[in-house]
Amino acid sequence: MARDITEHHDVIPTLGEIFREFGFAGTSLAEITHRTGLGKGSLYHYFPNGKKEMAEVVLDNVAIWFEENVFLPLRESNNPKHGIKVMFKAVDDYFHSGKRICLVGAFSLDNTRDQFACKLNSYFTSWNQALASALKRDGLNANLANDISEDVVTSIQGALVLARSQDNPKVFTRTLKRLKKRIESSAHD
Amino acid sequence: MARDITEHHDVIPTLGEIFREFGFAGTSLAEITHRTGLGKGSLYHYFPNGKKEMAEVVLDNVAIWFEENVFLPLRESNNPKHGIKVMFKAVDDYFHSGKRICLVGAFSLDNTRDQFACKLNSYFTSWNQALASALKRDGLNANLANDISEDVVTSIQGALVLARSQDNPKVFTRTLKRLKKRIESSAHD
DNA sequence: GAAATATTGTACCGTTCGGTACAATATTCA
DNA sequence: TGAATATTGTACCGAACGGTACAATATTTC
Repeated sequence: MARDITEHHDVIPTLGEIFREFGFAGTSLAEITHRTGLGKGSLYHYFPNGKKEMAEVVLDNVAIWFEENVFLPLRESNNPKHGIKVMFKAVDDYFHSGKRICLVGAFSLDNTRDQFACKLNSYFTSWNQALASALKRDGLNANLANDISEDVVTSIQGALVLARSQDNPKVFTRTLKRLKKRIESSAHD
Repeated sequence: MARDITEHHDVIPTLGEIFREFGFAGTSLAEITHRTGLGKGSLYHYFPNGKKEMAEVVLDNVAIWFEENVFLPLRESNNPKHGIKVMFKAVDDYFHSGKRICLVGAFSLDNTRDQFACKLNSYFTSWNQALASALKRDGLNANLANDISEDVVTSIQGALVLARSQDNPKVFTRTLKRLKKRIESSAHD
C-alpha cells in the first residue's frame, strides 16, 4: 500500500508521463529518480512495492480524473447533451488535443496488461456505460446508444494511436469533430 | 543488414508474436532464444544488429503482408467494393477476429516508436490512402473518402486496443461490422 | 576428399536492472 | 529539549540485460 505521497504534489503526474513515454517495461528506476527528483530511498518509502505500485497509483489517479471530469458529467448531468459536450472538452484537454497518448491504452497492448487487467478493463467499461447512459437519456434506444458509445470510445483510442504514429495530432482533433457530428446526427433520427 | 533467414521459415512470425506480447522494450533475448529455438550465435548471425534489426525485419514483413493482402486489392481492384470486402476479410483474419493486437499500433505508443517512426508512419499512411482511393473510385468525393478512410483505420486500431483491454474480441468484430455498414450507407448518398 | 564457407553452442563481457539495507538527517510531538 | 517517527542519500546486492568472441561443427563448393 502506498503511503501518503500527496505532499509531493507532482510526483504522480510525473510518473504518469514517464510511463506514457517508455511503457511499463521500458521505464527504469533510474529514469524515475531522475525525473521525479526522488532517490530510491524516498521512492521505496512511498511505494514499498516498487514500480508496480507506482503504476497502480498512477492508473488509480487516471481513473479518478476521468470519473470526476468525464464519467460523472455523462451519468448525472441533467442535460445529457451538455454532459456529452463536457466529455469532448475534457477529453480534448486531457490528451492535449492529440499530443498525449492514453496510458490505459498503452498498458493494454503489452503483457504488463495482465498485472493491471482489472483497472484497464474498468476504465473502458465505465466510459462506455457512462456515455451510453447519456445517449439513452437523450432519447436513443438502448441498442443504438451502446453502439454509438462503443464507436466513440473505440475511435478516440484509435485516433490517439494514429496521431502518435504519424506524429500528427490533427488526426485526433479531426476524429473528435467527426464523432461529435455523428452523435448530433443520430440524435434526430 | 539481415542475412538470409528465410529457410528458418517461421522465425520471423515467431519474433512478431513475441514483440506483440512483450513490446519491444519488454522482449528479452532469453525469450527470443527460447521461443525461436535459435541460440544467440544463430540470432546474431542472421541479425547482426541485434534486437532492433529483428524488429525492423518483422515490421517489414508486416508491411509486405498488408501491401499484398490489403493495400493492393484496395488500390487496384477493378471493383472497389470488392477491394473493400477483401480488406475487411483480410483484417479480420490477420487480427484473429480481435484476439491478436496490431504490432504497429503497439510500437507506436511507447518511445521505441522513434526508432521505427518511418515504418510505423508509412503503414498507416498507406492504408489510409489505399482505402481512400477505393472509396473515390466507388464514387465518393475526395473529402468524404478521406474522412471515412481515416475513420475506418482509426476505429480498427481502437477496437484492437479495447478488445485487448477488455479481453473481449467481440468488440473488434462488432466494430468491423459497424464500419462495413457505414461504408455501405455512405455509398448511396 | 579437401578447402572454403556458413552455421551454431557456449562461455563470457560490462552494464543496467529492480530492489534492499541502513545510517544519517529532518520533522513531529511530548 | 528529547524521544519517537518520518524521510532521504548512498552503498550495495544478485540477477538479468543486450551483445561479443570464438572454437566447434555442418554444409557447400571445387
